[in-house]
Amino acid sequence: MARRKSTNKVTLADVAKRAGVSSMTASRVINREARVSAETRQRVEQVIQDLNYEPNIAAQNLAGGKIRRICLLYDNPSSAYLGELLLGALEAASEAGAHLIVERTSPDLNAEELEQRLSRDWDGLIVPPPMSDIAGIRKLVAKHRFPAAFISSATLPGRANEVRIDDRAAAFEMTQYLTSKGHKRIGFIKGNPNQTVSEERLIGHQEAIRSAGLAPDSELVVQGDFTYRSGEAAAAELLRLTSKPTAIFASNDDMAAGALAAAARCGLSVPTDLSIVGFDNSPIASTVWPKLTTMEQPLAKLAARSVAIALNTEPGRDEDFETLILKHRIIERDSVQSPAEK
Amino acid sequence: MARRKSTNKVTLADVAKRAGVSSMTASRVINREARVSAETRQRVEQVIQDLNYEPNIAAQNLAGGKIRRICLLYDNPSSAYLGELLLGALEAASEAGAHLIVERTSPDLNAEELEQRLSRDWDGLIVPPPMSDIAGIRKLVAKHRFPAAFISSATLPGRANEVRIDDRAAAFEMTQYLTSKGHKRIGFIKGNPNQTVSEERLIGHQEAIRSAGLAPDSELVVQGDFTYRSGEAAAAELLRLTSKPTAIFASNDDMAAGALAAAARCGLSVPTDLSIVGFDNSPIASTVWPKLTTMEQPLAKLAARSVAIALNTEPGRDEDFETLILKHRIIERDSVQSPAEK
DNA sequence: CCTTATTGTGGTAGCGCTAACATCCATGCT
DNA sequence: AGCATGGATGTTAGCGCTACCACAATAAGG
Repeated sequence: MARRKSTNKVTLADVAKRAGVSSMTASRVINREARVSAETRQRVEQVIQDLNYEPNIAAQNLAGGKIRRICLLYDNPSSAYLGELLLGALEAASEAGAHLIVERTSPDLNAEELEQRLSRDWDGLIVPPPMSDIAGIRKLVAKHRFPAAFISSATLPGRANEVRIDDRAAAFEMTQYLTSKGHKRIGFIKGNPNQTVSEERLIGHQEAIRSAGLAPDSELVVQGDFTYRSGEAAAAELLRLTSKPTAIFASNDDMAAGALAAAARCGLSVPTDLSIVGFDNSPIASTVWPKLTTMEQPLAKLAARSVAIALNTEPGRDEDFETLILKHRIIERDSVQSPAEK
Repeated sequence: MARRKSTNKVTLADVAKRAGVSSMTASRVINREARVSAETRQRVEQVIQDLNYEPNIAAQNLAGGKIRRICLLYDNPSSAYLGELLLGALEAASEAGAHLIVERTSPDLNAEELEQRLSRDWDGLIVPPPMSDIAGIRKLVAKHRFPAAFISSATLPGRANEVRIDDRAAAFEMTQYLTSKGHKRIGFIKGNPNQTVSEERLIGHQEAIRSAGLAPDSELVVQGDFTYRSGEAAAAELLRLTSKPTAIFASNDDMAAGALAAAARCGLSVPTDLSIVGFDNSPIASTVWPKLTTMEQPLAKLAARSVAIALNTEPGRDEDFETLILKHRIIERDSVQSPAEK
């Protein structure tokens, strides 16, 4: 019996003894180090399973001499994004025994301040939108060769670690979904041109229009800037057309909600008179009525993978950047219907 | 020079040596234990300051043999609430050296499962709305005398730790704000009756009406249920009145956004023809156009305080419950204007 | 004045894990 | 056979802190 208040938990030593190896070997198995024979490894893993062993993170950190702190930047504490992002990042960090810290930055960030804290306070950095689109941050990270991951960023891949969905394919599928419902005149509201995703989504949409054998019509593509208000204005413009669209595809949910308002103002009811779809599956999509059919981005998973990538990136090396594309999916709700017969 | 990769950080031993005491005494100072003379304590604290010493949490946990895990329940990963809540909880937990874990539960929770995990997996529990209103959870917590804090919960204080704002006073102020702008007919959209805050907000509103010398009019109070759609319907009803209100006070932002939609449908423009205010300062309030004037709840702070309370509650004791009331504040945006002259 | 609390302080032994080095044992080579 | 070579494993020594006990010094009690 131990003298000290022994946490009756299973320890590495227990595992080692039961497997008939030294605790070092067991440790090597845990940490997936190379120099362990397949046979031994399997035996140890079996025991770990049997005993339901869980490593003590505090001890790992202490022995390893490092607690890794990864930082998640955010701009707006009440942004719709934040919750899911945090959820995913938190879980991934906790699983890896790292600490997640969150730091507020304005999109027009203070580069100097950020730079100072880069290696001093953090061991990794997660940059979600809209900051991920800011050249300043990317330059900073590149300059210091700092372990970082950018979520849904706009710039070309290959210069940094990126985690995102395939916006073009997603937009393609969304438009295809609309055409499959019988829509032939589909209005499209573009996103803010300062983000590449805007262009990507437009391209995907147009490809789908063509692939459905429909005639592209520039009249049906209107510029927005991702805000509710711009969506409302753009939709109003679309609905003034002599040959009105039967469906509107907004490049994000805020604009789709705006489009909803515009439809209401025109006395059109959704989805009977007009179908509307959004993009992102942000909270507003399921708040408004009718609830919006939209494209889901797996935000929590994006964040989780970003954490893992930042944690696994060797500082100082700027090759081997990863671009990870996660799966998207259409969330069908109540804002789409086949168009009425003319 | 140490053999091992010594983290060149200041350790407790350094502090102790510099202060001329044993590391045990230094440890006692850190942990605010009683048996230290005032003189020694002060000296050690001075050195801690000088050396900028920070305890190594991993080592504390290891030696202490306990990592405190506090759990934050949530129901919807993309809820507007979540981000801020998480932000506050995360910071407080990290500061206290505790681990924050998040767990999804449906409002119609599985009590059995929760019960099982109560003391096994967690050392503290934070229950935000809407779960904080569920009798089942409160009973469970009371039964096990489990360290927990309920955020903005509805039931009477004194039976559990509560952290909230003063909804009645907040509603009072909001209505007062409206009357101070010259509004005399103010429509009120009630919240879901299954939450006590709904009633509190109504009472605050009515008190303000009376205190402004206005005649209460039951016609102007309409039932909603906190959803966008209910807000839209309620506002439509209000706007059908022969003597229309010049302002509408919705008990939350989702309903206020719905009211905005109803106004649009009636051809009324906000705030010129009608003022609308919400409550909560949720993301939707600053998304819609015009942006909603609303009542801010300091969610992050509520969460942070909840964590601190859960961490400081001795398990097994059910006296000394705290009810902590945090400050609210009106966020003025673009949805309010003085009424037009009749 | 000597016993019995009480208070302040120090010494020691780990908490559970891993870095660094030491060993052992098959290989393959001259 | 004799000896490098290198892969698989074990041994040792802490990481920074606190639980536990020991002990001295003072205060209280008879």
